[in-house]
Amino acid sequence: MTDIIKELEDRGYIEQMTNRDEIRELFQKESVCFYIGIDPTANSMHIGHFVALMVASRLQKAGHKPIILMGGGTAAIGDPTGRTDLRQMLTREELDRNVEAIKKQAERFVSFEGENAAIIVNNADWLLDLNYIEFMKDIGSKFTVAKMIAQECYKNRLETGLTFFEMGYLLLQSYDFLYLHDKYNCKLQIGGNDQWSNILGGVELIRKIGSEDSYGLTFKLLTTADGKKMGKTAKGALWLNPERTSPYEFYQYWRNIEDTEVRKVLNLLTFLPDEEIDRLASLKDERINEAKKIAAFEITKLIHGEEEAKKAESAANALFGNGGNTEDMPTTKLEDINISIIDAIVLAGIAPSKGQAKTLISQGGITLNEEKIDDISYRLCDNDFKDGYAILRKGKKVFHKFEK
RNA sequence: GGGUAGGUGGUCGAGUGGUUAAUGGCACCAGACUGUAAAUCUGGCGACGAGAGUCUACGAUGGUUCGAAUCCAUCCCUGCCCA
Repeated sequence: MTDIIKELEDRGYIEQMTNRDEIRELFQKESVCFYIGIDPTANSMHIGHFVALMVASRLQKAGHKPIILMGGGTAAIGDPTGRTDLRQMLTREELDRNVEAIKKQAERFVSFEGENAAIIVNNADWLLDLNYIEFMKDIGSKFTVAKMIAQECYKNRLETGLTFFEMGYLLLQSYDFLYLHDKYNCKLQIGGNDQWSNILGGVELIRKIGSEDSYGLTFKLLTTADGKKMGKTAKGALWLNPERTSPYEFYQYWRNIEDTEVRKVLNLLTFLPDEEIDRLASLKDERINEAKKIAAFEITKLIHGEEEAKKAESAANALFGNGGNTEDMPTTKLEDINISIIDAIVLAGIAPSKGQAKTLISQGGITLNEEKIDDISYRLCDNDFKDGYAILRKGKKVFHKFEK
């Protein structure tokens, strides 16, 4: 089998491993079952999960078997790692809905057919019925408090109030690994680097119970050059669900990344061959835009499919370059075209309130059909709909089409 | 259980009776410059209203006052120290 671990390393995915050489050898020797946990705290994944899916996908392509663990049970607690406050809790129903939505998204990355078909499990299925006394006796006794609170990730919480409830998270996640290890012969847990301590917990638990064949691997988290989490937009996170973040917006996010991020993004979020990435990432100055276009297209294709990616691309070309068309722009059909420019801006979702719409106009940030609007009380009229539509633009990059 | 310090806008954090929709940093939006980049500079950043202005907001609920984020009472939550 291919040396997939080495490949992932070369590509820059891997941050830490419990035992590099053993893992590498194992993955070349046999088809390994591994798992990745995803918390269903929202009805869509965001790009924070993207790298995880890429790694899972690559491992599966190399012949290994993925388990996608939906944290339906643990999400009820909330992972305290790195958080400064107690996470908001969700009801069972909300969680179940989220699990379904996320399943669909994961299907783009891993195959559920064939010899090493992926499976999806939900830890609510085994965690919710746990008996507390037995759990504490069998699992709780394997952890020491001193070791737990010594962990960096709990340090912050220790000062601001870490509850026992949250401490239980480590035990539960560790138990998940043990459960999957016993039931599916799952040998590796992968996760973002912030999960390192939780993953180690599972590995150690399995060791203490008596098996030596469990490993952990963490991959790099997507961050910007200044160390912040990548994927924040004006509207919050960059979601993978097209209802929450349109493919066009999604495309634009990657089209507009900083020069210094190009290589990392291509490496981690596309399947392009290394040589191609090398070529693209070394383009200088203005020419690096070519690399950004390709990155945006490839990444959008992975998440939304080729058709949507093409649409987003041609919409972008229409707006920023020559040719193309306006077909794929976010569009609103107007019942009554005689509305004020302010209402139109709010209606299009370009600004969240009328006050902000006014601010935008007075600052010269609003353009209608390539003409700057400087009159707050402007109303749309027939003349604005030359070919049956009007193009409203905010700043340089945000467009919206109105059809009559 | 006792003592003590706190809970402010997306976030961090000032403010301790009126000029406070609330200083400042970060984040975010727009303008200029550019390459749909970065950096920099400028403006903006609760809602409604054309505007004067009105409403909502400083943990919760009541109260004092012409007037409260600021004072009082009760409650909820959190840190720290002691048991």
